[in-house]
Amino acid sequence: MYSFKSVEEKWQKIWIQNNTNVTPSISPTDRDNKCYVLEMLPYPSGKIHMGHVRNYCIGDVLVRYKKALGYKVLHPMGWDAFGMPAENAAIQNGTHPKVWTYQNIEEMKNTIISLGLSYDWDRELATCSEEYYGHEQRLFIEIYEKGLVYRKESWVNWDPVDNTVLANEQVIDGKGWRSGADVVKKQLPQWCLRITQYAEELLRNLATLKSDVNCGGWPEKVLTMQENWIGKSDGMSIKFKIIKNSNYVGYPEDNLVIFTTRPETLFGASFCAIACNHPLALLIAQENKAAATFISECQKIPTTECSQSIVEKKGFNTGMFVSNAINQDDVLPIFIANFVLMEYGTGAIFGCPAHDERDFEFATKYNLPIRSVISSSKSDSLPYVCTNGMMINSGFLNGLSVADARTTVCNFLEKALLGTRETTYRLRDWSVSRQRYWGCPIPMIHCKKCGIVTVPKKDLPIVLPDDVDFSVPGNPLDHHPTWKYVKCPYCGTDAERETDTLDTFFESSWYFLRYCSPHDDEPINKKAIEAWMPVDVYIGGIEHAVLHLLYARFFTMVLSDCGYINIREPFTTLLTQGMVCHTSFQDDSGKWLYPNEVEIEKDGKCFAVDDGRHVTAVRSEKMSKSKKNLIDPEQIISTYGLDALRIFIMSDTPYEKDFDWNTDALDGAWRYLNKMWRLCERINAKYKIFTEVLYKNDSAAIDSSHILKVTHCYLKKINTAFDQIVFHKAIAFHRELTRAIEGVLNEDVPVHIMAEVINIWIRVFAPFAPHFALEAYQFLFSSPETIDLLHWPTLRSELAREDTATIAVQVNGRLRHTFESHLGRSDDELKEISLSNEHVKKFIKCNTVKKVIIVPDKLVNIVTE
RNA sequence: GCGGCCGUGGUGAAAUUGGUAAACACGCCAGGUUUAGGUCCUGGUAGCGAAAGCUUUGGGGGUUCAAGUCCCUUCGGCCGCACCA
Repeated sequence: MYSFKSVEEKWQKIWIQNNTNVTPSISPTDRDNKCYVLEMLPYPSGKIHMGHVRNYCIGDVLVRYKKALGYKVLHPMGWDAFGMPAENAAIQNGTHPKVWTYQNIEEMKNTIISLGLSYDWDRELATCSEEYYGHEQRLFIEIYEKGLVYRKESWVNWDPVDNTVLANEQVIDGKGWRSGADVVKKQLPQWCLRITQYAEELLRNLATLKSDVNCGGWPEKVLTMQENWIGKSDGMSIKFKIIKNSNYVGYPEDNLVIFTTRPETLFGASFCAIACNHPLALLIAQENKAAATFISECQKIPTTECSQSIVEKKGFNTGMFVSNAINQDDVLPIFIANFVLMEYGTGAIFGCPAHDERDFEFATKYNLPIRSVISSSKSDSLPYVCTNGMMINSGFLNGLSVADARTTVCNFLEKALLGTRETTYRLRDWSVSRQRYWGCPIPMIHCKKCGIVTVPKKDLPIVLPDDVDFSVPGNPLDHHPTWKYVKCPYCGTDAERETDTLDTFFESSWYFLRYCSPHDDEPINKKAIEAWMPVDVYIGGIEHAVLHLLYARFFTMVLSDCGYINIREPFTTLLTQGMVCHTSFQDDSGKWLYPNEVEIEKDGKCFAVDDGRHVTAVRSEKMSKSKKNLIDPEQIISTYGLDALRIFIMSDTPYEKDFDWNTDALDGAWRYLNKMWRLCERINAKYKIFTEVLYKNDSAAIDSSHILKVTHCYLKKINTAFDQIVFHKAIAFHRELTRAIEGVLNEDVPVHIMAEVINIWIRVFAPFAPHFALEAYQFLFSSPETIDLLHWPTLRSELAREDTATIAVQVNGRLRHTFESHLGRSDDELKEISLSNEHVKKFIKCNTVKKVIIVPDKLVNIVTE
């Protein structure tokens, strides 16, 4: 009987004794032989959940495979330890964020260790440690000195529940990503990072991350999401001359500059519109009360509705006019409009109602002309927004295609100095200020005399004070009695520290670099980076497709420009794993029940275990505390063992898909281990212990015994599955191999053949069930010393070739017959065998054979009249 | 609205990338074993049909000797973005 408890404990002890998981040191010549596998670092919420387990199992299987192949592997783990939950816990139960966080880390670390995962704990880091964030402050200053950090008084997304500013990426459907509260607009001075300066490279490099056939790269989906997020569009900035009529207000520019991606539709323009906070709008508002009222009305609209574009389009006619850049005689009214965004383009547009839905809606409402300038054979309904068609009503553009008209008009306007071709991006600069305590203090000082200055590097780290008061709402650093009061390091006068802390995405933007030299005095050690980076395989959830993954790429470029590192992209291959789901249960009063509180009968009806009341199986959804549809990993491990859990979680469902928890299938994994162990016992009973015979892997020993061939055929398939990272297929092949071995156990297979077969059988299973495999290996083989790692078996490709094939015989494309044939049979032979088969003849009937298609070693298709 | 992904047995899924659809597993059915057990072993399991055989990869059409795979169309689901000019 296989006893997983003692076996798992035994091998974990040996791994610790042997320092099995300590990262090997490497030299530059090892680069082709290194592998950096990383799972996204967890937030220390206190408990490991199944999502973590799935994430880490994928990484661990990969690591063990790579190590078995002889790669030098870096596989670290750490904690994304700053952030709001710690602060919320402090507010709710009075536990200090630091205490709360480190307690959680302790607890989670113990669980992860008990999972037997191959992490090098010497490299563990917590982003909330003074050491880590001190280095981070140093990086911040360097980035600042590089001119990539600036301060901006700006409208921000304010989360009224969390009392903090949110980045655009943290606003989902107009609600705070964490609190779910409706986000409101508020003006605050913010620290911003110039990510937009890297928009082009961030976009361009996406092409280099595309996955080749079976060869790493990033999922197409993530690339698309990043591409859309960056949102590049090519267009033109065009000057519209402002007409100085009676409504004119003094504006420093003669022209209103608008941005458009459709310059060819200029002849169809019937108005211009500017954003509420456009400089011209603000000027007008100073003199015009109605305009001021309109603007403040617009700003009252909650971001929720704004961003969902459900707000009715409204405009304020300023009474001012511009002349159309393409035709001075064409005069267009200027509106202030609620649908024009200051943040995009120039904050001003021209409206061409015939060919833009928004402009159409606006023009209809305010009775503005709707002039069609593109004729299409496909549709004559307006607005017509496609770019197929021919230009009409457009002066010198008439008769041109849309594309040609665009080129022509751009050339014309540039020549006339009325416009410049321009590229804009949807991507905004990254606002990193947070009005929170539990984060990395921004190392800046506000001095009345010197202005805003950086903290000298010798004064780093700026340490968070421990004595903070959470009873007052707002930022505890801001109302701390002493912390923020300092002397200016440059002039010595009274000054104040910056009390904003950094967005926690800052920490996760460079931790993978720190892992390469976690104890170095410098934040980043260039030699270590050259050795280990980039991360070869990065594994995590798709929810970070645009947040973390974009920032980390940006940081890599920035730190490369600062001279810290020598690469531009941090993650070569990205694996995004699906969620772990489970049915959620609800009783008739709406209360959620844990799975173990529910009894499911054969007909699918559910009842509560305690009082038998009726329970509804709602649906299978992501495991979550609120829905109580949780399975506790620790409980599963104590009942089934680690290896069974690993096999179960890697079987059946591809890692990128959502995984439905299924206790029956977990039983199946457990049964498989036991079946394997019984097989080991039978093998041992028959063959005793396999000795050196197996190591004599010379050519003389080549034997084409059937089982050996079968085994090498499976090894080949399993190798491919591992290389392509489709683990569930590797397990399926392994099960087939197991069955094949069972089948020959009553035959007289020579001992050296069996030794080779079993050797392969156990070794390829080790990444999935490392404890089991080592135990089985030790049980069946005399090994010279204590082993802690099984090397990958060598494929003998001359054996992995089938020498017969099943030939399919089709008549008119439908399968009628199959026969076994040796490989390499000639077309004529195959044809003759097929045509002479009685069964096949029946289907040819008396029709004449028109032609015969032959796919060598595979198929014959007889085509009749 | 725009963009992307995906529809295969009762279920999770395979299919060497255009060449024998449903490997492997879960579940279910039948049979067997003195089976303490979350057992184990053998066989069956896409549908229809007594069988020969016919039908079958959401629906319809097309290309091809051959389509789950390619093209068009339609329906359904999931995800992302959402007044981005």
